[in-house]
Amino acid sequence: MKKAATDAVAGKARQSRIETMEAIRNAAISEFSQHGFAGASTQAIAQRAGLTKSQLHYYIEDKEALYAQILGELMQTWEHLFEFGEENQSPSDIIALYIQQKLRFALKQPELSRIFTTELLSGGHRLATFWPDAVAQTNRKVAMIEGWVKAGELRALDARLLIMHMWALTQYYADYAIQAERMLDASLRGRKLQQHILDELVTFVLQGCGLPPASR
Amino acid sequence: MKKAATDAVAGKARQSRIETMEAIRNAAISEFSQHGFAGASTQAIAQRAGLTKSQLHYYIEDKEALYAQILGELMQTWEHLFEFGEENQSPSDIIALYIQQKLRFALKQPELSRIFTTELLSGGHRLATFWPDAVAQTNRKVAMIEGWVKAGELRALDARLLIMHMWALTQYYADYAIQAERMLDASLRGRKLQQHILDELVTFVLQGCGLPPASR
Amino acid sequence: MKKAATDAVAGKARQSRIETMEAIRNAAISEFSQHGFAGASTQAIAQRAGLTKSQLHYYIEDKEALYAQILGELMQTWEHLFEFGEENQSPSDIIALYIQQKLRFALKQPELSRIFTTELLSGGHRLATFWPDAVAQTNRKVAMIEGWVKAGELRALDARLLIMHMWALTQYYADYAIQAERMLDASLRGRKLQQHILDELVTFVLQGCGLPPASR
Amino acid sequence: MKKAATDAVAGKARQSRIETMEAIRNAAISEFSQHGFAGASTQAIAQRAGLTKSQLHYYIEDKEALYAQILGELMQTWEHLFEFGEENQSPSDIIALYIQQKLRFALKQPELSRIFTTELLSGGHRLATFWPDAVAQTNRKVAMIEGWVKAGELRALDARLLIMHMWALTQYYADYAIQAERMLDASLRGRKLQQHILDELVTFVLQGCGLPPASR
DNA sequence: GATGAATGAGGGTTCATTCAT
DNA sequence: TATGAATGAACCCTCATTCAT
Repeated sequence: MKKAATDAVAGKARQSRIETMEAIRNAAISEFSQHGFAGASTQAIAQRAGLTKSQLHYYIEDKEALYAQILGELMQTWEHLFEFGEENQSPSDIIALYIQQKLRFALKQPELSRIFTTELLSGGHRLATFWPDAVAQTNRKVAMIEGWVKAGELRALDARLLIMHMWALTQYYADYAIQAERMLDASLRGRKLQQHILDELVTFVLQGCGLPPASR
Repeated sequence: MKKAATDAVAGKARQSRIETMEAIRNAAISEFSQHGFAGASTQAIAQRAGLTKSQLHYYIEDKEALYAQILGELMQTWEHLFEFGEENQSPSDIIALYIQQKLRFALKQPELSRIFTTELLSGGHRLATFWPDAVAQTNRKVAMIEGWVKAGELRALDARLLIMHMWALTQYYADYAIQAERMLDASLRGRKLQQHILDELVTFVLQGCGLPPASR
Repeated sequence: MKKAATDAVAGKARQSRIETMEAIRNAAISEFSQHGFAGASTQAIAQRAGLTKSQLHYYIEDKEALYAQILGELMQTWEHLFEFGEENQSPSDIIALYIQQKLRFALKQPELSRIFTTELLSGGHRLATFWPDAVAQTNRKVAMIEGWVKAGELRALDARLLIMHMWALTQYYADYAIQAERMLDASLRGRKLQQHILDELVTFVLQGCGLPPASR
Repeated sequence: MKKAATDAVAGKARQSRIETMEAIRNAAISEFSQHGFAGASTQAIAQRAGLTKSQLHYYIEDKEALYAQILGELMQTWEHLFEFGEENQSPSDIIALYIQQKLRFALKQPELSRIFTTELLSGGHRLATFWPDAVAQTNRKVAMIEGWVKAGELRALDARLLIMHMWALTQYYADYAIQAERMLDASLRGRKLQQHILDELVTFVLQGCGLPPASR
């Protein structure tokens, strides 16, 4: 009872290996982000990718491996993307840039972003490998912020909490997109709305830290 | 097949119906919050509650019904708990109180709080009934905040986004408790840490809005 | 999760043992006639009788025993009721009376009548005890009919088949009541329709046998 | 858990899809006709077909779908098979042919025929779709018969009842095959017995209607 | 590369029945 | 008598995966 080829690429005839892998990746991201690792089914992933279960298992090793790969890529991307800027920038600019990057990613790839959340909710065991680097990165950020505070550029505050709060404010737009759209009665895909959110967010955070506006 | 009576209440012999229902509720909250509706298994819930699957189904109607009940109770609790205070309070006090209530709940019942998140992540279909009230409540809050802005008590800002951001900042401590504990290298259960977080959060938000400190 | 007392006798307070047994009997007849022995559930029977499953098992020994009792009573009733009349009656009268009795029973107690059918459909193993008597009774009827044939009162025909056909024609109104009602676009409960069916049936059979009309 | 490959096709190794589907169909017909939809178990069907339950579910979608398919095919077959003949045939020939067709089917495929009966006994809900056509077909027959009555070719009788009675007389040989074999003390498979039954039946009905013998 | 088939465990749920109270 | 609880098997069905072709 095959149930494939109904979604994405039905009837498209022969696909290249790369295209197929891409389709699987996207399907997996959707399913995992909706139902978490335990709740996602390979059947559903296969279907979304336009494959049969048999075909899917030809391309992947394991449900676990597929998940691990996606999660790993996400963590790596995030690590590179969310590093604080160079020392010669102003605190306001660094923070504004961080928020912009983080928010942009959440809005552009909400499903992928949510996978981190479902993983954490389900215990985060599969993140074990990534914690050391994440903590190190946070420590670097903390050091930088505390430097600003010592230099009097920032009011006295808990740097670690500030980082977490910026994270929370931006990640919100991925995890709670549904809620946000209900409350705003609008789709988060709109360019103008996205800019508005960014502006409000940056202003809010900078003022919350006692910082002047960013340079642009 | 017998895999019960190993966890919570092992060997306790004979429990009252109320105690059993309580055990089931707690077990269900844990499992649902970890794996979402689809990923949670009645087997695991039963085991956690110290019951067999058959026994569990003596007490509940359905997996779906069990979930619905928990979700429903949560939504009702939240609606009552997170209403803004009376008009005769100052904006700072109202906001500070809201943050306090929301944060306290997230820290005291993180698993229950997370159920809302998993539900939303998996599409939020089972929240359909609750949206109208939630939107109405948000509208009331928006109206209040916009009143403050008009009265010059608050800087000009998007009231709706402010509400969502406060929500994000507090909910964070439930959803990302694991991440937070890693970053802080401390348990969120500590009284003193909780107070510290609250203080930082309130200060951050009030300042972000351009409001004076709350009265206590 | 009790599910009793919703149907028949809800809230009626205390019932006598006899009334309860009666309720169980009726419930069982309904369920068994609809779903057969295998398909009927004690849960459904209990519910229909306004009892819990526990209560039901207080009154009955077994699902099997309950079924056996009902089936046994039916067979006994039928054996007495469908015996051919005395020798001094005319063939036409005997046949007309038999058809009348059989039809009346089918129309008055269709559910009970159908239990025989479901039993037969499912293999008839539980009828083993009753076959000898049934065959004997048939033999008596056959002998009688063949007597009539020999006496020239009836055209030459297969007596055994005639008996089976009369059986089929009357049992039809129990087994296929639903079909009949669809085709007639009327309820079989109507007195006038019942008389009409009886008249048509008797005429049809008597003429089919080459017999004169019955005396009344 | 392995209980397969013991019945029908044991050891046959590798079967084609078509053969397997055929085996499933036959197994399902047997089980459904014996126990009805509710009482039949997929386990039993699988076993009869020489499959495991898992294998069975590879080939079918659902218990319900399997049942629906069989029932649907039956209804379609019947509709085509039991239409009355052309107008230029004599009433006797048309009736004789109808009885022949219906009886032949009942004797050749008693289990399949019985599925209609169990369905009706259990409420007939799954026949909803088929009633309109069935009623229409009956109406066509009624019109034809009433034409004969008006033309004086047939004695005055209730055409609708006549149709139902012919139906009852023939269906009997499927539903009550077990009873019939007991009473006749012979298997209904015998060619000669089948012909004898047909002859008796046709004579009985034609005479019951006051019609002359059929032309062959 | 791709497909049909198989596999065994486990999914949620209901079954008939029994046991204490 | 009645009731709440328990029991273990069986219900229909889906799971992730493997194996031949």
